[in-house]
Amino acid sequence: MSGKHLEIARIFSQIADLLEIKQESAFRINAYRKAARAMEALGEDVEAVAARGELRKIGGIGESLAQKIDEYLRTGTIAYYEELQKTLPPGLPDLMTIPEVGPKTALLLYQQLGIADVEALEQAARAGKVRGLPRLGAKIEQNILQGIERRRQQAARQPIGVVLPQAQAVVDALGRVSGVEAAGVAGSLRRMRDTIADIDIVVATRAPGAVMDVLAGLPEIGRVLGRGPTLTSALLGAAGVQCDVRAVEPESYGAALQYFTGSKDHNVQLRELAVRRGLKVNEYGVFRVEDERKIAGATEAEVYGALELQWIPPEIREAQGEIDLAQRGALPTLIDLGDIRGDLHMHTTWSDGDDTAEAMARAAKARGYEYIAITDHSRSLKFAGGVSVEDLRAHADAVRALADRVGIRVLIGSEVDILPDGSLDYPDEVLQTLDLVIGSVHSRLRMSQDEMTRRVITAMQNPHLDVLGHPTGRLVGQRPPFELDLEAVVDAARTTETVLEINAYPERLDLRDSQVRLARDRGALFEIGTDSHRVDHLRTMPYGIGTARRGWVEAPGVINTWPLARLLDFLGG
DNA sequence: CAGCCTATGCTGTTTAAGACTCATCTTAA
Repeated sequence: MSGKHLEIARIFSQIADLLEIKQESAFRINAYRKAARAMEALGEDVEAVAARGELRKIGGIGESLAQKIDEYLRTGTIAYYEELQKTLPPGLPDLMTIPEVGPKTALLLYQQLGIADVEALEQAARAGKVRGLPRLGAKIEQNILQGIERRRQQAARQPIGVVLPQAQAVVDALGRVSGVEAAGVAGSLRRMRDTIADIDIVVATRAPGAVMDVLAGLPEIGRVLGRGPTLTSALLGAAGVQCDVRAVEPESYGAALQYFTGSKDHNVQLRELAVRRGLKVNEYGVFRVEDERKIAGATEAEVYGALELQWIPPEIREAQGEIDLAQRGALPTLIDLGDIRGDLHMHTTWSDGDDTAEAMARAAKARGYEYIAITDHSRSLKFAGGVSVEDLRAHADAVRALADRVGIRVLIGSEVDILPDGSLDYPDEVLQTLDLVIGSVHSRLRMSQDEMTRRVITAMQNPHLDVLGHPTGRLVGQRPPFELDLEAVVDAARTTETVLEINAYPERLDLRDSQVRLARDRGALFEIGTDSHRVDHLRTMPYGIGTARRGWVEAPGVINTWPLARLLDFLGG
């Protein structure tokens, strides 16, 4: 696929933001947002669809937007967007990524102070000029500056959900290049960290020069920063993530993969161990010090084996005790994607999802799942189409019917709001009719730690609550976790038999790796759910698995690896 | 702007509270 659908998605999204600042019709704005999502989710090449004249068959694309897509594919620009940029500076939508700044404030800042980008906003805020504007005082000015600072600190790292598909595309493309014997992702991406600073790719080949030549011309590769005989650095994708591709001899592939996967601390410990054994490890192999003879290097298993270690899964190569355990052959058997029998967190058109419950069920069945749970939002979450008690009852019947049609067990669930006082958003007599209740905090995020901890634990004490959903509320790179005494929550999870979620959706990954480890060490049970809002979000499960593995979680500790009967017994008990 | 179903133009997702400033915008998926 050419990637043009993503460029179009970005433009439509920009248009929507600009129209919002201009206070155009909300429906028009929404039409552009919806079209942007449709472009992102497009399963095939937009140019192919356009060539068949079938753009308007895409949901949310009508006459006007089809024409604009066509125009973009023909000319590389959209005149309407160009015109719009003449009436408002194109940097304004970016202002709205700063907390406290929405469409109204962005317009105000522009009209009153001529502010058109984040840098100008920062200068004005530092100079105390923002607080003079109507409705804006010293406090908001302070919040804006803090928001900008936070953004700056995180700008260097991108969410794994953005980076991994790009890296995989490069690896796949390299795999098709002649002369390439193997190619793989290394670095923090392979260790499945939640954010990624740069991409490391290792290629095994006997013709590095030729491979580097082909590489530079691949469509997946953006601007090339530099290249030598065995190393090419380039920028990838809209975010411009740096990608280093290294070519090595096949005899050194395992050693190179090991070296570039890291982590640095892990590698340091590994080398210290090697030295104690009269060995030396580098990116080319494992060598005996006495005669410089190479004893391993082609595969990672060989490298670890030469050091008399079990092969260590990349996700736990963080110098957290894994090398000791590998020496004793006592590494945990980490959970694997194949252990997952079902996805227990997803939304449908009944609340804020894009696809019907039946479509989700069919897609889940196609993934080989034995069961799923439909968990739409509860009634208070109005802006996400929260489900009324009446509708929830109707959905239960619909779920039973569709489960029969599709041939997969579908649990009737809900993602119920945990209200500020810790009560749940449906009365107990409604909750008890559900197979699965996930409780989540979606409002009043800025409570003190004491208040929030009390709120969450109160909710967990409700016997109907099965799972605590995205426990800390963080959004990767966008919003910090809310204040929460996690140790107290984990202990409460044990006493109340509440399962903790590892939310797999890559913008969340919540609990995060270190918190998973803490909870796991204290004996908590987990559920790994994608929080899907569309059929194609179901594929984000590997990010949750990666996070669980980083937290040393084994399959028995995750309820959605259990056979259905055991799961139902647990939920019912 | 799409979709509707059909000809021409109208409807359509939706709330509530918190924060900060003093009437309104932002924030929660």
